[in-house]
Amino acid sequence: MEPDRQKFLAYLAGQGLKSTRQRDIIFDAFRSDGSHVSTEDLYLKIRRDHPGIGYATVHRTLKLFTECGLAEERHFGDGQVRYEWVAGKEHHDHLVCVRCGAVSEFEDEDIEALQQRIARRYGFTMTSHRHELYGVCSSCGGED
Amino acid sequence: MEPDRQKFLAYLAGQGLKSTRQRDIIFDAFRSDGSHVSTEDLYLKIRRDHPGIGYATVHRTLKLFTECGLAEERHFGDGQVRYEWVAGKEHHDHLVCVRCGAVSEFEDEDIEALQQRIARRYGFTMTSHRHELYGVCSSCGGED
DNA sequence: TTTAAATTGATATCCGTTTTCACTTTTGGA
DNA sequence: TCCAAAAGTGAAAACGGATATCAATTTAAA
Ligand SMILES: [Mn+2]
Ligand SMILES: [Mn+2]
Ligand SMILES: [Zn+2]
Ligand SMILES: [Zn+2]
Repeated sequence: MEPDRQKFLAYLAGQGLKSTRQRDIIFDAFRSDGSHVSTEDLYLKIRRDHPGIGYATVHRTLKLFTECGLAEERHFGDGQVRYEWVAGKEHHDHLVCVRCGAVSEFEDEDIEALQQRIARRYGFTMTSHRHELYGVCSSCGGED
Repeated sequence: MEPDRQKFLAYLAGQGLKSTRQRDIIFDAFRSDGSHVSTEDLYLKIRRDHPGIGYATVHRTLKLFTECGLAEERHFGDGQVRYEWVAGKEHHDHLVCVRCGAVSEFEDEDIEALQQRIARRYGFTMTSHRHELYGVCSSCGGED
């Protein structure tokens, strides 16, 4: 079995939670399209093939993915939480197009190191960070 | 007259808006304590001396300050918008203590330059960015 | 199979933000 | 100074995404 699914099932078992048909469906749907989707996004996508699955269940299941480390929440300032499948991905930060909403990813170890140095200078034990660049992407015409 | 107030009055005039007693009061209160306050924070503070001023007016006036560039919105992930008086301050980013909520400020021109380089590499016209370090501040005991 | 515990999905509730609207205030011209 | 048009105010309602509720259903261990 794939290690991601394994991890999810292990988390459920460890918490005394149950494996269900809905959770399997949501797992598959999210894993195959887990790039910065909102609960609404994923709910609407799933509903096409599985009309019975409720919004609340999608919401709760995304929280479960987050709790067990398979997913992370993203907040890009448009007032809704987005979720990203992070299993097997390196840490990265984001560029967000303010015109079309496209999200790109970047990683820069120099910045990461500088951040750590700043935290240390402030006697700060850094547990996480958020770094987002907002602007106009190339296909939205950064030239005009 | 102070240039900040001047700027505000000029903005109002330019937009066909009016100068009011309430806006003056909110201007003074916010300018003298405009460090990452929520609308609620400022409303409660103002209400002590001016019980007649409504939450909606505080909200609308903070938006005006933001529109004219005297203030900026901050989103530190606790679900409420905070406002900061930025007139006369240099650009900076933030360290946020996840335990006590304290906010410190930092600026690092190396990071700023690296950011610009990344944006350029992606053909991205960067208009703003958000960079926050989350963790435990020194007085909350990063040692335990 | 039995049964206790967890899950589900429709719906209600929460809570910060924003809008509404009847009344008041500002402001520029008469 | 007075007037009228336009904007502002504050209490309350509406909004919207996230979360909680609860009766019915499903899971899984015995
Ligand atoms: Mn990402
Ligand atoms: Mn600041
Ligand atoms: Zn774009
Ligand atoms: Zn602290």
